[in-house]
Amino acid sequence: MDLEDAYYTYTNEYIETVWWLLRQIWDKDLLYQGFKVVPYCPRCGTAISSHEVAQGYKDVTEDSVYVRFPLEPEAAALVTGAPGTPVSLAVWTTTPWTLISNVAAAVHPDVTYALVESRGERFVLARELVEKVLGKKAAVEREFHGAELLGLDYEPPFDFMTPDKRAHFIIAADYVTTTDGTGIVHIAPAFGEEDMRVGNENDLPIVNAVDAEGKFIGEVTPWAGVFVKDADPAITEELKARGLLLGVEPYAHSYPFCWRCDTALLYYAKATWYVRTTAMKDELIKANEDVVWHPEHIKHGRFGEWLAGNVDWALSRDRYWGTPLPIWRCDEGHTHCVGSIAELRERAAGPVPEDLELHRPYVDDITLTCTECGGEMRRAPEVIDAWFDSGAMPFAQWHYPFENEDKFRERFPADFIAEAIDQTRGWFYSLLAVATLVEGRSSYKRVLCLGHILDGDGQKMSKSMGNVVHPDDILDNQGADAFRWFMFSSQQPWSPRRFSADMVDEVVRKFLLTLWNTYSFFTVYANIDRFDPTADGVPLEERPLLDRWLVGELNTLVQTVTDGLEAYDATGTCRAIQEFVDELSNWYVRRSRRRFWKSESDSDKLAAYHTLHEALVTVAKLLAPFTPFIAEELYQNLVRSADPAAPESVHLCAWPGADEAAIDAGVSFDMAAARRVVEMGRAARNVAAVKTRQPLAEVVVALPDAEARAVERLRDVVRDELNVKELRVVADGGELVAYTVKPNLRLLGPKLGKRLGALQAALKESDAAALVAELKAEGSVVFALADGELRLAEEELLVETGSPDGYQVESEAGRVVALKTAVDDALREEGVAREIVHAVQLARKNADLRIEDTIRLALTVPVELAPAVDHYEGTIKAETLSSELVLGAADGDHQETARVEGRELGIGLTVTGTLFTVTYG
RNA sequence: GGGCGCAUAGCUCAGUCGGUUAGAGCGCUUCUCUGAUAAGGAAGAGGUCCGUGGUUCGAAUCCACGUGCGCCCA
Repeated sequence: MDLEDAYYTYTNEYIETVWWLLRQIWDKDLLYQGFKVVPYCPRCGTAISSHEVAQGYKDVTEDSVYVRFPLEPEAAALVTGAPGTPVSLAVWTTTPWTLISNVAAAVHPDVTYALVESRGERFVLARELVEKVLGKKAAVEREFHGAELLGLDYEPPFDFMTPDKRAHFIIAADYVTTTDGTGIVHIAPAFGEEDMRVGNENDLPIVNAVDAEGKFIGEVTPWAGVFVKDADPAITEELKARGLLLGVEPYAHSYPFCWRCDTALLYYAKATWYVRTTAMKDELIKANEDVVWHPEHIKHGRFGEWLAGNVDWALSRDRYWGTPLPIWRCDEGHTHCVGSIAELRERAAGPVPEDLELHRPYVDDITLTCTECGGEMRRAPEVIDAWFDSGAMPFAQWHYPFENEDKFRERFPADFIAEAIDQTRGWFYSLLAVATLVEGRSSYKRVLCLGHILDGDGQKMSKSMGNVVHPDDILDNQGADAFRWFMFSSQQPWSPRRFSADMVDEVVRKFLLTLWNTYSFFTVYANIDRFDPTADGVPLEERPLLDRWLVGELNTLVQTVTDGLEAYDATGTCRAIQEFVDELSNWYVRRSRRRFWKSESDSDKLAAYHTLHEALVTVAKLLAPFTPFIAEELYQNLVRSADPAAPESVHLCAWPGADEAAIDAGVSFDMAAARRVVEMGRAARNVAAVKTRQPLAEVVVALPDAEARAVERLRDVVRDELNVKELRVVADGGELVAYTVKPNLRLLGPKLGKRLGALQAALKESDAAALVAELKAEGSVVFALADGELRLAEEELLVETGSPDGYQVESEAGRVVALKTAVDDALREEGVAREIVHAVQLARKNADLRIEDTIRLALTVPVELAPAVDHYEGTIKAETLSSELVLGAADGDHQETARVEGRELGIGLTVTGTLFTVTYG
């Protein structure tokens, strides 16, 4: 964000561009004044914003009325086919007071209506509501489509008001339903948004018998000055007295009340300036087609449907603050839209101050001279909807077209915008609409539509509920990187997410600390060895397999991350990075520890340094967009400290490219196979309850051919991880294993259909070992089912292996790993030696020794453990950096005891020197 | 009231084209590894895949209806 050079919507420059945009729209004849029905609180005397209205809905029960609208004689004759028969429309309304302002009755053109006889009277209403409204005795005489009724005239229920246009006839409205009422809807455009819309569509007059305080005006003689809602009972009585009332029925519905004073809101027509976006509907829809949405469903779902149901943009606001509407008008009603400051000065009737301020009240002082009648033009008092300002941003931030045409052209339309889901009808629309009106296309190419952040219980965060998390607390306690990583990695940005500090803590532990520890492991040893990343390394093809594996995984990661970001898949990308860092730490570094640790500086060690360095640097670059601070820290220390010529910041580096040549699918496959065997072996150890420090004689594996070859190649890795002396690969784990045979449903489902059940029963009955043997010998087996023989090929059956014999076996999908669990004396001694080493290492750690400190080790060894110490003295000394090992009294600067094989071992340590001549830190 | 979206373990979430015993992390229990790590590994307990109905040999997955939550609109 360019906060140094931010734009402000209140500057003259910004406003001038907005005026220019409105002038473009004006010149296309898309700016007009009409009426808008707004929610209005009669007590407060003010319009209520939609946001405020939404807070005030309540479920109420009010009396609704069924009313007769008698058809004019010619209309009645058309309906009945017999002149002279009176017919009434049956009309239903929940607001009797609006009947005085009635101008039309609406039907749905596709609904079936009926002419009905009931108690000697004739009515027209929706066919399916006849019984509900008039009872079972009502007799249907004729049926019509709604469309056939259009244009029929009726007598208005009240005649206090005289319309200035044709009124009181039947029109079509697609929002008419047959769930309530009669299927014929009374239309009073002054008091309903839908009514206003269909009123405009049918060129109906706007009749308004109500003043700004919600009271009837003088023309309505019986109720003049009465608050409309209070007049409802009297109006109902009057209808009854005149024989127009068909019935009264309580009706429960949701109705808005003033959030401030709890008065029932009225919907009320106000003069309003509009942008005729409906005239541009096709262009808006087309512009949206060119936009890429994330998530995709919004494009044709919520947003697309909103565009398809487009209504004119109510542009003006009766407020004081805001961008003034640049429309001036004279007493004759001539209007002009000013498109620039220069034009304003040119047409002004009097002097315009040099430092003109375009806001009210100053702008209102300026009058123009009407070019048509020479009269004085004054500015229309309204300001514009702030959403128009928001949509004008791509133009107005550059003061286009008055300045910066090049910058505007270079940056329009934007590659990408992001806002939350609630902006579909706000900013997403205003940006699309303004640009489409003026430029004929959207001002953005792609949208990332964010979901909301909910509290830990999935409730919307709200200040009044007190369930908000303050971002500053998270930034202070967990950090910006942790916060960002959580946001990107937990779920896609567009899904609503639950949020709590605990969830961010987990990110810190699981990911950031793992990365940080890997990095600090590197720096500790790199400092000891004075590793120079800029010096020549070992060529990749000469590095050990583990290094080539890691570099391959790294380059795969680069590809995955690049593709993922291109596809706006933040979560998948984060997970890939997280997985890599986990493997880097818990497999590569763990397996490589000794390579860094060993004292000699050979090419193996150098290769390890270069490999780990390259991985960390690349990860830093990949992380730069996600966790900018830790990425920068890594980069500065790993790259810049050694190479001042490198780019100044990780954020100024080129995005890494994947080196496909470094990706060796074979190596990846081999490592995956080896790790799978290690995993199974560890599981076997756990089941057999033999700890890993206890060496075992052998592990026997039976694997698919390719994996078997892989494990042979990585034999040492597997032996080391599992702490076994030998690894034996056998072609067939058969004799070590019990079988289960299952049908391959993917193949047999389509083939057998309902016979599958019979086959499954037969399999349950059969001897699995015999089936396997038969399969091996014949390549197929035959089952005798109730409806005939069934021959199945090998691939149509799945063979699973079960329990072992003498060995501890783990098996899964065609793989068997058998661990020989017997421990002889030699193995036991070696195990004891490792236990002792472990105990001494713990003592070193407890004594706060540095990794490279050498010691004099004194041990008090119980007799049962003595042979192990005797045989493995060299190993113990080497592993614990003991320059000297003395038996007897466990004396020294640090003393402690440990339990090995249930016996007490006394340990005494004294630092004698350091392994390295170089000191650091 | 309408539209759009979501609903899987106590919690946060994966789950490909409809397929075999529905997975991961956190938390819990037990064990284990370790001189980089606040870490790692194994096992266990924990599931009405929101509900009902339908399609299918087979549904967490497809369809319909309903419920709850979020957003937008009324």
